[in-house]
Amino acid sequence: MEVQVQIKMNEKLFLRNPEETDLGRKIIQYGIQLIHEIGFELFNFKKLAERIGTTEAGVYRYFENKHRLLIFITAYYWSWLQYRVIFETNNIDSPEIKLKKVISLLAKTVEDDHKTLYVDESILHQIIIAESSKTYLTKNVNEDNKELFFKPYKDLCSVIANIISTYNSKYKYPRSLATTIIEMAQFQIFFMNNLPSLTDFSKTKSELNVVSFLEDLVFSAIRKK
Amino acid sequence: MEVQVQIKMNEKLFLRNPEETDLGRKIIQYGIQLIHEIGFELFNFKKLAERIGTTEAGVYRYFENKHRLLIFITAYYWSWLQYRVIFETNNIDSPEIKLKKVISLLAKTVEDDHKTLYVDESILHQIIIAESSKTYLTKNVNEDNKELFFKPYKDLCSVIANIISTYNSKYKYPRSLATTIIEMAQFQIFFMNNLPSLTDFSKTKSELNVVSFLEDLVFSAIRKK
DNA sequence: CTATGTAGGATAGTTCTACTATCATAATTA
DNA sequence: TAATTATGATAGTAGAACTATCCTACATAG
Repeated sequence: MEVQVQIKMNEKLFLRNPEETDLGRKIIQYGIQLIHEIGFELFNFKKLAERIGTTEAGVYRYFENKHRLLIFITAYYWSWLQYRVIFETNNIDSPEIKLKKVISLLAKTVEDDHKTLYVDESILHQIIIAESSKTYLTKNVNEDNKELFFKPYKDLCSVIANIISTYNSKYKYPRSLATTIIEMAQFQIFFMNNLPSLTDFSKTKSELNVVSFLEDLVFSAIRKK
Repeated sequence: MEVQVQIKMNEKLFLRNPEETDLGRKIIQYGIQLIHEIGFELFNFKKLAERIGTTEAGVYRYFENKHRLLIFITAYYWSWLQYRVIFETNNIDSPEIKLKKVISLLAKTVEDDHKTLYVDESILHQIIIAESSKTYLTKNVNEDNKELFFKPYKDLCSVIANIISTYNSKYKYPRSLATTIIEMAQFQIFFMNNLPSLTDFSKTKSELNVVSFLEDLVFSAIRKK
């Protein structure tokens, strides 16, 4: 059985739906590739157009600017991750096992999910680590937030916070702990690979260490006292 | 008694030492102000020059580009914070009290330190929250790291990690926990003010909540079991 | 079979950003 | 007094970040 997952994206993120046309899908596919290669600062629509074999104006027909494209890509990633979290924790009763699954999904490099056709999730994960906080660390957060651009991230946070509360309903900071897990999964991997002395994983450089650290952190915090 | 604190900065961060001249100090002072006002993305040397009453070329004599200026400013902040941490935890034996001091210093809005003449640390803290991760989330991390641009951050991390290890020498992740405290002090404040549903502090919006959250998180993690 | 709409290629142009270069001058220091 | 340094004044360039216009191929609706 071949299943395809379609993620419904916020329509205000684009001018024309990139998932409906060939060029649109190329913009997503090669956009991810190019941002990964040269980083978001050096990335622009002219370079992307060259890579795809279209024109700059062609890309602008789909996205207002590169910042919107980055938000689109990260929103896609968080939606997809939430789907995986719900899928993988389905039918599991123990909130402990659920939380471990979540941490694992957050911190381990994913393999390309072939259920999604033109998105390579393993590269996407790398982009999320290095670029995703740039989506909201701007003077535009409030307006972008009003447009619900960060809803997928918030929804994922909610899902995780709910598992935390199921584990221990008395724990006072389920949401803040959820964002801590999400953000630290990314930051610890980034630090491990780029500024290793900021972590305790410089020897092995394995994501499994990040998983252990996060599990220890989370379960110490929410253990019933 | 009037004391002045001078922080020795990495010389590779600037072309001409901004702390030695009038114009240089203005670049720092008004640079901080302007980045705070319009955000790092919209900030540029032309606008800064206008604000100061000099020319664009004048600013470029001190800093290669705006990214270097941001690194300078954040390096300054972390150095100053490390100084405060060491000063405020001096003569305290209890690592527990030390850690609480650290968390408090990290998460509470500082008042302007008048020991530093032209730097307004209360504004600086706001910049750190919204802009500091942009210093290392680039394709240049490795080179910038080789130039020791992130040393002040790493040193602060070491100081905190040492306190953690003094509290519990068996705890396996002192450095990662230290970066978690530092980063989460910033992110939780940012989220609280801009994307409040990602935190548990949307009602009160007080930094004291962040302090409580971090204390709970840290001491749960390092408590001897 | 024609009219209409849509996707997208081709080209050009604008304003702003991120610099670099040169020259002149005032103040400082040797 | 000469040399150095700081900085002001001015100009110029390459690239980024768009916007606009025109044209054509193709699908589809009537």
